[in-house]
Amino acid sequence: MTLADDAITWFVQNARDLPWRQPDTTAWGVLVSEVMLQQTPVVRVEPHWRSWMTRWPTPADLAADPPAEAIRMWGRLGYPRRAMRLHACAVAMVERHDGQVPSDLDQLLALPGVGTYTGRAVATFAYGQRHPVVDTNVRRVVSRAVEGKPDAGPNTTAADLVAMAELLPDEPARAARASIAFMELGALVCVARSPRCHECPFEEVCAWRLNGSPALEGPSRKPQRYAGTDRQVRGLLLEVLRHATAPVPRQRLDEVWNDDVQRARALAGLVEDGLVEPLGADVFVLAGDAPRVPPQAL
DNA sequence: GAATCGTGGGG
DNA sequence: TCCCCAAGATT
Repeated sequence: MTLADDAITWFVQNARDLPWRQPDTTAWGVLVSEVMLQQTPVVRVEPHWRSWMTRWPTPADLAADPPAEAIRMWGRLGYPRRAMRLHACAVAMVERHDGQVPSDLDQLLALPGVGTYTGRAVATFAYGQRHPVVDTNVRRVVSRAVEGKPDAGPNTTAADLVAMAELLPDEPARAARASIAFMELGALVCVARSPRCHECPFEEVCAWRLNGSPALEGPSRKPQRYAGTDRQVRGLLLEVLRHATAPVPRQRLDEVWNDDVQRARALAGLVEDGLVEPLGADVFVLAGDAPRVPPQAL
C-alpha cells in the first residue's frame, strides 16, 4: 500500500460533506470555492459559496453585473481583491472561452487570481486531470510524513510540486482523489498545532513521528499583526462603501480612522487596486457602482 | 524573494 | 490579551 492508497481509504470514511464536492458541482462552482478558500477557513466560506452560486450560477451571470456587486456579495470574507479578480475572471471567460471555465492548465493560470494552486485544483477537481495540487495542507503532510520535518516552508516551491507528483497514482481520477485526500488529512488530522497523530493513517510510517516528532527550531513565520495596519483601515473604508446605497462623500470615510495620512494612503490603495472608484474629488463608490445618471447633487 | 493583502476563531 | 493560523496570488 502506498501513502496515496492509505490517504484515499481514510478520505472515503472521513471526508467532510462540503457542497462544492457534490458530483453535480460545475467547474465554475469549483473555481469559486477554490478562490474563496484562499487563506480562508472552510466554515466561513460555505455560506458565501451558496449565496454566490445561487446569484451567479455561471460566469456569464457574474460578468453581467458590475464588480461592485461581487465586492458586496463577498461581505467580510477577507481579501476583497479576490472578489474583484473573480469578477475579472468571469469577464475573461466570457470573452476568451465562450463563458466556460477552461480545462487547459495554462489557460487557467492566465486568468486573474488563478495561481499555481488554484489552477491545478480546478484542472484536477473539476476536470479530473492528473496534476500535483499543492496547498499548505499538502505541504505540511508531505513535509512530515515523507521528509520527516515538523513543517514546510512558507511558500510552495517547484520542489513541492515534484514531491507531490511522485506520490500520485498513475490513473488521473485516482490521482485527484489522492490530492483531495492529502488536503483533507492536513486540514483535519495533520494540523499545524497539536496534530492528531493517533487518528492518522500514516501514524506507523510517518517519518516525522519516527524521528520523535521534533519541534520547529526557530520562529517559522513572521508576525502577522493587523491592528493599526493599512489593511485594517482598508477594511474599515470598504465596509462603509459596501453598505452605501449612494455615492459616499469623503467626510463619511473620514469618520472611520483618525490618522489623515494613513487613511488617505489606504483609500488611494483601494482606488489603485480597482476596488474603489472616485466620482469627482470627494465622492467615492465601489468599482462599477457609479450611477448611470449622475445626481444633481454632484 | 519579501512584502502586501482581511477577517475571525481557537488555544 | 495576544498569538497563531486559515484550500494563495501578485508585485
